[in-house]
Amino acid sequence: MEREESYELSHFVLIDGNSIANRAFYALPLLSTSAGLHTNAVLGFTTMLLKVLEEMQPTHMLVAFDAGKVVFRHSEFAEYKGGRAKTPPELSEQFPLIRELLDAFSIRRFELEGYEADDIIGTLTRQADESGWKTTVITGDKDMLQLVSDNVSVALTRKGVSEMELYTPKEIADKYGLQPLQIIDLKGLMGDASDNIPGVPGVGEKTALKLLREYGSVEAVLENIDRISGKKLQENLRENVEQARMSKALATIMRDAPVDLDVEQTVYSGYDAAAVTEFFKKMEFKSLLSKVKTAAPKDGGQSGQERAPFSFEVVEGGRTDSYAEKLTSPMALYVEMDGDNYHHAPILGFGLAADGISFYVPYDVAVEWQAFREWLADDTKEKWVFDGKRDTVGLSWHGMEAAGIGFDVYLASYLLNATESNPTLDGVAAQYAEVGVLPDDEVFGKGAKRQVPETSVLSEHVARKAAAIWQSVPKLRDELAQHKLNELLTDLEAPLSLVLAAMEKQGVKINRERLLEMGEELDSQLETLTAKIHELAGTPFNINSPKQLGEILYDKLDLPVLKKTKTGPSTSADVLEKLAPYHPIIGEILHFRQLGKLRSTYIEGLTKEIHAKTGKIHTRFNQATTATGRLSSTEPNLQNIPIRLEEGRKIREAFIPSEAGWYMLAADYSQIELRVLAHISGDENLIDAFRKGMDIHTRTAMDVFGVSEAEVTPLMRRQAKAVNFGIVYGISDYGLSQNLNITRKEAADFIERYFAVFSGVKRYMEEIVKQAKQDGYVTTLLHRRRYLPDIKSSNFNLRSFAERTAMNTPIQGTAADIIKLAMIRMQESIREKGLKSRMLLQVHDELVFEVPEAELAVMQKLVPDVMENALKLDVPLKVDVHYGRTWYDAK
DNA sequence: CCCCTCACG
DNA sequence: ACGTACGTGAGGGGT
Repeated sequence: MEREESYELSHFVLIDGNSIANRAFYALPLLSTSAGLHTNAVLGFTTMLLKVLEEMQPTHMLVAFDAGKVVFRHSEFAEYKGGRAKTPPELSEQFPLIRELLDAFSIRRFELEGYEADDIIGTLTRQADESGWKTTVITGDKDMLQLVSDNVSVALTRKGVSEMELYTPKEIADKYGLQPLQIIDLKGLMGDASDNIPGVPGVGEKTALKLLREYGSVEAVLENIDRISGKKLQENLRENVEQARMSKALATIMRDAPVDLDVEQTVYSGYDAAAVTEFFKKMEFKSLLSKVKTAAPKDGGQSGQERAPFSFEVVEGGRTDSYAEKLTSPMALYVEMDGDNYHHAPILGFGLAADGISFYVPYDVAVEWQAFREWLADDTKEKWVFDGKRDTVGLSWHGMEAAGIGFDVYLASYLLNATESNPTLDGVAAQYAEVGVLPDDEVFGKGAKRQVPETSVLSEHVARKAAAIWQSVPKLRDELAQHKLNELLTDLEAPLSLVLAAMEKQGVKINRERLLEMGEELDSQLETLTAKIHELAGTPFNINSPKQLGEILYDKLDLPVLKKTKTGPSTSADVLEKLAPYHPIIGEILHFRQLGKLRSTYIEGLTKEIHAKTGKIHTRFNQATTATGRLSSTEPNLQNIPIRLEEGRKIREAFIPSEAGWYMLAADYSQIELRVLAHISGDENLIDAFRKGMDIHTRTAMDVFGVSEAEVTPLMRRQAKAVNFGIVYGISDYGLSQNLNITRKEAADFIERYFAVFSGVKRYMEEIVKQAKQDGYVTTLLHRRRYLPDIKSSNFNLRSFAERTAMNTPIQGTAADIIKLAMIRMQESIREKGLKSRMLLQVHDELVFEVPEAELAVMQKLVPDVMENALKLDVPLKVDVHYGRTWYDAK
């Protein structure tokens, strides 16, 4: 049934706001902004909207919402919608945001006190239908299919909101064999659980459709009950005549609500790109920002992919002189490298930017350009950068020096939102700059497909990065000041990045032969173990495969399944330890695992990372990864070298000083987290214990078990230690019971007794959670901030997790602040005193140095002195120092 | 690319 | 009733 083309200029799109918001909310994971605002329903709504605008080209638009508590149907049927779960707060709080979204898009929204969105849409589609307008209704609610006519189509969202299925009378006939209005009869008979429409018991979709095809309507079915086949069905219908009529009434969408709105008031003529961009930035919809320019702009005309115009220059070899005066201060600098690992990556070129100018200097040009290299090394020329440590270390491998880093956008961005680990420049640009930057993956390609793009693409990309840095700095400075984070950046993270740069470049010397020897020893032991395990199993299999191992243990050997993972029975060490008494194979497997780990991760892994030029390992300390403020270490990770078991600890024998006759010196904080807890909780008992210099676990055991120091047994001390760990992690009886292998009841008992004695700790735990709920974030002593969007979640698991995080983060984060301060002071101290000793590694509560013999005495005193006085707390900090010929011997 | 497991604090 | 201890990174297996 083709309609006249010439009059098809109008297209009215009506959106069922509540239905789409609900769909989007349940289809998408619970996303939130760095400030803790939930946005998943908004994002889903936005995706749907962009799709509708692009595909349907509407000329008129309106979004209808439910309004008011008393819906007119309530008076007719009290239980109506009684079965519907209450709207969760995470969704309710998004409705105002969706209204903002629609305002940003200049789309008319409408609600009417006491009416549902259905009724508004029902009424408006009638009006539109009567005036012969082409109309499309967007909803997730199948009931709406009753509105379909020759003029009106209904698009039902599927799979959340990403796809839509369009229904015209033809599709309804094809799918159900019904006229659109008969959808009401269908609901009247089969009911709808989600709307608490009862329908007729025993009648589902199949039966309802069969009846309607034969009789046409609920009324006709009820008039002909006697002729209907099936005794039980007849009986059900007869007993529920009234309920069937009522159900049909409930399913009927009102078409004459007092909607005081003319369809002409819903004209849609495009959106204001600036308003939408601003809204997306607020919502942190970074991936959608690029689509704003693509969508039909309000000022008409251009569409397509082109980004906002960006102009830049490429500095060529022969013409460097004319650029010399453009090397100003301050200036944004970006060093582009080919690859993530800046200890190995070639440098491709430099991006430079300041007000109104932006240019690209290819590496070859930069090397020959004396004025540029001087500017780079001049610490009076201020540079604004993105990851100054990367630049510093990367350049130093190429014999170039960078100095005068005045602002690091990477670190600033991390401090503003530590939850989003490893800020990217494209992300920062989308949030803080006018100029757009493509993600590196899109420019270079990913994985095996990675390659350096052609020069024109590369140069623009790098120039854009520099421009984005330049434009972001003022806004980042403002935001840092608002959050009281300026000092943390300028006095801690920024200077630390240079300390870390020096440590990474210095590297730690490895005794390759020692690693090789250990590897050969492990090879032979593993061979023996493999043979033994295969014999005990009666068949060869891959011991490294949890799947195959599970089959051997639980199917073939029929051992009891104590714990399951998502994919099958667990074979983790804690489970295997419990199974050890059942079969001799278990002990061998545990041993195999232990040695296998040493071989693959440590012997082979570390050997691969020995730098060809230096014979050292140069890790990278990531300064912007963790949510708590700790560092992390990659390629290789030098913060998880074995120590707990003697066989693994031997790996540390391969970590040696880089100069003959020197020593390795290690200094670690004793109980730093519990001392921090004592300070921030103000617990008198805990403070007292530390001031008296007591063994904290023994003291805890004395207090919790009510015994004297002499009466504390090793078991009591072990349990007290676990309780202390639990306290720091944000204790739960379940977690403690797992750790100590005791019942939950016993664990709960321990916790209760602990809190009775350490009531200040208990008060702190309660207060910090309360404060986190109020502010949406927690902070460390130095104002480092972590947002906890889930702290108010209605989901028990998410909320509990956030609560434990609220308890743990100020403790772990403050301890991280302290050792970072100590590192900066330590580096200063070494320089001031003209010492040759070098700081090499940080392992969360430990610093590792290489020290000439002549400086051993000085360093043994200096290091703990600096570390213990890095920050003044209400309890003393204590540091233990050890030294030896290898890291292993520094114990 | 995800899952499991395990090394560290 | 819910089912986790906090924070990381790496290797091997399997899809």
